[in-house]
Amino acid sequence: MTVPTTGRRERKKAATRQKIADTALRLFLERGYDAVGIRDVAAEADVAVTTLFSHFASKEALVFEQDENFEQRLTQAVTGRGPHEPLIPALRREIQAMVRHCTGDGAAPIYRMIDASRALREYEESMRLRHAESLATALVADPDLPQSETACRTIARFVIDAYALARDAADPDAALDEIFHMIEAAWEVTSPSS
Amino acid sequence: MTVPTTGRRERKKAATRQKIADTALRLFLERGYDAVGIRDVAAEADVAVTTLFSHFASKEALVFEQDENFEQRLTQAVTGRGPHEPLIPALRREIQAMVRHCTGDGAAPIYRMIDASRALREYEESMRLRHAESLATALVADPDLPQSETACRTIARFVIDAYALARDAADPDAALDEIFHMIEAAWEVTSPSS
DNA sequence: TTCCAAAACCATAACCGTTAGTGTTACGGT
DNA sequence: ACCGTAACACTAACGGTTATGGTTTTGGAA
Repeated sequence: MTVPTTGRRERKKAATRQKIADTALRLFLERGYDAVGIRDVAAEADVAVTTLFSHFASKEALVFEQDENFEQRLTQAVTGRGPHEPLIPALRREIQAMVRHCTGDGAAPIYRMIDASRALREYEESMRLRHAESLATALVADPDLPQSETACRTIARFVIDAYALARDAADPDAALDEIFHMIEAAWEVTSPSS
Repeated sequence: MTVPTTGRRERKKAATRQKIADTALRLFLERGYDAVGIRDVAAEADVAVTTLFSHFASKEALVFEQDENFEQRLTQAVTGRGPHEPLIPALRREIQAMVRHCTGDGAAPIYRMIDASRALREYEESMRLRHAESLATALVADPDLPQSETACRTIARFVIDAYALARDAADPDAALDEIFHMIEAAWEVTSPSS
């Protein structure tokens, strides 16, 4: 019965969440991630610490609030592609869009902050690992791909590597070209499993 | 000039370190990693908490005490290979040895414990990232490899992926065969950079 | 041999992210 | 109008980690 977005309560909840995220990002950019404590964020957003943690699982999650849909976009690039559309170019397109989003001017200060904090870098990497795993699951489940499970899992990790490598490269577009050329070659030598 | 392993002081320090590591591993295996606190380990090893942290950077580091030389072994597999020995098989041999070490009977309880703890799994992954970076540095610096920097960095990550994937696979040896076949293909399509 | 600087170690207390326990308020459905 | 519960609050704690400041041990020089 698809609850029809009931109303005030959910709006208030979303507002609280947004207020926390906005406050956190502002403070982090002003004073630096490590120099701002959870208690600072909670006080400034005028909520209790426990409330903050009921909206966000960890301090790091405050920073990656929006990027949580990367996971969906990747799996959709697999499941939602045309009937006979080849896999690798579809993944390549999606990764390229993600890289461009991160290296764009709007997100630049945020990613500078991430690079400056060890905790944030490690969190991002473990996020990527989750993405790789869900991508792997999608690949293994795809009936159009006769490759072995190992081959699918491998390609999933390679694709996530491409994102990480391109983001750090001097010329992200050129790096992505080169890396996906390698991925394509790796994919082509795989053989059907059964 | 190159202090010749001075003597008692260093021996005592090493003994303290070993005692801490042994005690920690014993307690972790007995009661479970998450059920043992740093203060427990310190008390049982009869040292102060601050002393423990002067030997180990974190609680997780207590578990991976010995495996810190993985990094050296990988870079040595690159720098120490024969004059015209091809790169990928050399790396493959080293990764295979590492995987066999981890999946061997002796290390089994430890790796079961690691898999059971989120904190340990994440720590191991960030360790691997470090390994990938130092391997990448070694590859970029090797004059026998005319490939581009991007290609070298990419292969470094792929090789570390191979380790992670094979370790989790049902049949590690077969998985390693398959993954390195893919890596070989990726490597062969790279072209000299300049 | 005696003495010194540094290294190793210790005890205490605190900091910070995170969680448990226990209410209180405000909303939505009946 | 009323009840169940979702959202929030407050306090206190837990556990990893670090700062502070002091004590012992050690290697080497005077």
